[in-house]
Amino acid sequence: MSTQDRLIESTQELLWERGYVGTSPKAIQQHAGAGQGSMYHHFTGKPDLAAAALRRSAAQLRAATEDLLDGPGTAYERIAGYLLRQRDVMRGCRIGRMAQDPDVVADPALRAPVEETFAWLRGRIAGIVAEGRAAGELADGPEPADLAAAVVAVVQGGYVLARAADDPEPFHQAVRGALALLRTP
Amino acid sequence: MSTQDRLIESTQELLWERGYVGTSPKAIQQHAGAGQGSMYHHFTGKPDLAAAALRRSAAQLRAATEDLLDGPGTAYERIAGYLLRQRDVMRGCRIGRMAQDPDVVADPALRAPVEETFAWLRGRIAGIVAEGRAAGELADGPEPADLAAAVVAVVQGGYVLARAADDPEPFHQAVRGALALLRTP
DNA sequence: GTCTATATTCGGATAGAC
DNA sequence: GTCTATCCGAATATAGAC
Repeated sequence: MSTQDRLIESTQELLWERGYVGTSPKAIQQHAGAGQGSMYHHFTGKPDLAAAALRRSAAQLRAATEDLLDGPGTAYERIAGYLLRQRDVMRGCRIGRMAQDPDVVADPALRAPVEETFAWLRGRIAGIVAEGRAAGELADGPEPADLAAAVVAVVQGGYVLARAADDPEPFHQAVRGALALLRTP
Repeated sequence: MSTQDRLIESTQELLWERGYVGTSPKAIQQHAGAGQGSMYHHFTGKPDLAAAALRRSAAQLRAATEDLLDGPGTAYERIAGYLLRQRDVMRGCRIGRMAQDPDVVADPALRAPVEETFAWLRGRIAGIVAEGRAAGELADGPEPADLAAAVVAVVQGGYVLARAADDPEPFHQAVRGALALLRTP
């Protein structure tokens, strides 16, 4: 793997773990085994490198989630597949985490991958809800967009509850609660 | 207001806006109009001051929420009251935000107010669900604890979606979605 | 492309005068 | 209680040699 790739990958890791403010160029260089000159040769600075890392994380997350949501099964099964997907609950979402950082939200180049990821995800799930209703698999209920936002929010909020409790259980509770409600109608 | 109080209040503000890593002692002193000597006289350092600020934020948040949840109305109405409560959506939750910060989660004195707030909130909402079912106001469904976790997660996750989109609308969508599901059975 | 040297400001705190 | 002085390392780069 090239030095450039190692820098990006290290930044992905550190952004996930420590956030944008908490991630220093020096820490990235050490994690990547690269010198300063190397980093500043390939990237103009921390924001540039972080933007590359976030774009890559967003692309990876989307590709993996697309596989899940485009798979076989009823609308309910595919949404349940998303909610029940294997996750490292205590680490949380490497994209959703960035939404808390004011420096990320304030920089369009940093916020764009975050915004696009969630816009896509909410839209995709809303589409599945609409398909499921058209096919008679899902009962009528809230607007597809509202339901989709609730589903995604349960996951993102579930991470908050789990980290607050220092225990993954509240995440799983929230998912079970959401699934039961989706199933009821 | 005493200098000590101004320091705590300034820290509450800055923690909410910038997080723990993003909040420096100097920024707190300037916001509070206090000198360094003053701050280090009243508190042993940044962690000590942050702990005091978080305890106060947790107490305030809990008192305000208690008012809402203990009010009159059916179980559904009180939970809806919590979900629909007036909020500054783009600022997010000053307690939930802290769960993302590894330095907060790693320090028991800092994590305790966060953990306790959510433990109380989930428990209180679960209790309302149980009461509502006993009174025949709410249909059967998921475990009260699961439903409560989902409700709280929708709010915390709704903030993430809103900040990612730079628009409060996804928060409101998620709340509408959750309310519609709560209502259906 | 990568290395080392250098620069500036900030973060987080201690010491001691008033 | 508050102020000023001082300290040391980290954060975020730039410059120029190899």
